[in-house]
Amino acid sequence: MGAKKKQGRQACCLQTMANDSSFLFSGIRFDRKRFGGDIAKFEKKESDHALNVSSLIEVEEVEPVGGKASAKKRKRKGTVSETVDGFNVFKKSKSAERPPKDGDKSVIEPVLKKEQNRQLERDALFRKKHNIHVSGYNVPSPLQNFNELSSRYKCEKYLLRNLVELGFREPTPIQRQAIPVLLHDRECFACAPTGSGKTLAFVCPMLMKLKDPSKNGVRAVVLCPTRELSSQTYRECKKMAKGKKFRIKLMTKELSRTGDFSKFPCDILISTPLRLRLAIKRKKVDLSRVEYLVLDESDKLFELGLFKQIDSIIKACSNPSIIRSLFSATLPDFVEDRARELMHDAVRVIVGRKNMASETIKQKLVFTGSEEGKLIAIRQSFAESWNPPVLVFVQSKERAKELHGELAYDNIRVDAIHSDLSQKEREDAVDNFRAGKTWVLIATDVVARGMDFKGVKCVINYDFPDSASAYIHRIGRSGRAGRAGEAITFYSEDDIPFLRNIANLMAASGCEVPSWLMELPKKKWKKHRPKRDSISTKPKE
DNA sequence: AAAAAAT
Repeated sequence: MGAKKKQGRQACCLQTMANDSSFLFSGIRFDRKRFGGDIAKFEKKESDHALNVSSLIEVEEVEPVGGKASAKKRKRKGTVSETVDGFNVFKKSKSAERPPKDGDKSVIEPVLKKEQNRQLERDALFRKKHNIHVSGYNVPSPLQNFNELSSRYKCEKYLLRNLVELGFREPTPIQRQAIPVLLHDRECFACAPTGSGKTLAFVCPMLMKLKDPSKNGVRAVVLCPTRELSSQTYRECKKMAKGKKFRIKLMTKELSRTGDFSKFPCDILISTPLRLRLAIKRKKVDLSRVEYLVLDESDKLFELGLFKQIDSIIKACSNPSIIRSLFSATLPDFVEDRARELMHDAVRVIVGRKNMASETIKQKLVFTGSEEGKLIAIRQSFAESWNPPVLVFVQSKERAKELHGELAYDNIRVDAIHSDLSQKEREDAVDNFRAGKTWVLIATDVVARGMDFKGVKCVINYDFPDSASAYIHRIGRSGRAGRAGEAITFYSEDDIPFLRNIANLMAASGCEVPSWLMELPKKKWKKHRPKRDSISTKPKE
């Protein structure tokens, strides 16, 4: 009995590994005699899904390396850490722990088997071509094009029409893989660079899954870390749903206070965590029928402080068949750990490498000596290459106000955004920046994530970012959708200890980094960032 | 450590 259990688990591991493209070609020995029963059972189950091809069978076919060698190989190969991580995901996953039982002795048709193998091989090559890394058991084939949405998944006309009208021609890598995963009702955590189309990757399957508007209460929830981002996601969502009468609602202050969702039918609800939690507490919204939950910028949402709120929302979504998904450009290990506790049978989709800056951004470092030097440097930078609209990030609200005051005298249209402003002022700041009325927007990290300011060509980190992920997200406001972007990061004496972290990111995303930088000692981000001198040059009274 | 997230 015990032996049988062990066999099963082993089969399961192999399967997980075989799903990763790197494993398909590195080869794993699979003892068909021992696990034959398992395979047969899997194959039978999978034949119900026309598009899901069992990977177990594949394993036997590609078999040049000895069984023990495969473990060693795993340690050596570059892509491996991901695979090993991915494997761990399923070690904890309950359904993956439940391997098929012995006993089914049915024989598989050799022809079918061959075809399945070919499909798997095609998928692996295709993923490799688009730099998509997956782990998880039985990952659905990636999309070749958007037309497959209708040929494979019977997507309705309105959605295809909207895709064309909005200018989506070719799916991006994250869309190619995450959309089929979600359409197969699989939970998913996805990591892809900034500006690579993550929003569409979860909105599109969401609309397809919901099919039609209904009066069954809230059926889909999207959570975002800031109001600006939720309102942006709301707009994208409405654009994609054009032609269908879905009731899509943005959780505004008003709605969270007085809105009674049992009275307004609502299919899709987009909110920040606290507002939604407030509505739940006041029993204004019932999430027990939610079929689809998206945590956008999930690593931010999983940060301490926000996590507690998320947790209560996740619990309120009590529908057992709910499909949850996590999206972000950065996916630290602690988020994956928490995600594992949360999700079952999830597929992990990574485009490029985890926690990487977008490769379309030209990144520069500028030494400014002291705080005062920064003000000179930013003016100089404007004089040298005036490339508006420019987004300037500072460390705190106070500093945003100060810098705003300084630059306001310079005859440039400058504005600031931070959380001390009223909702209206924040909205106006974003709208004016988008409309080109504001040339330079000074911001705290409130708009560092997810915001899509299409025209932004240049991001200036006036204050050094607080973390690698803050850097990645900030500079990711430029260079979106494959366009070129520029990022300039100022650093003063005080920032030098943390410079190496940024240098590494720059080098990893293909930017030239002076060699002395790479020789700096490695140092972890400090909790206590240096206290910065005031920006203001005006004499103090 | 700051920012954001409710009123």
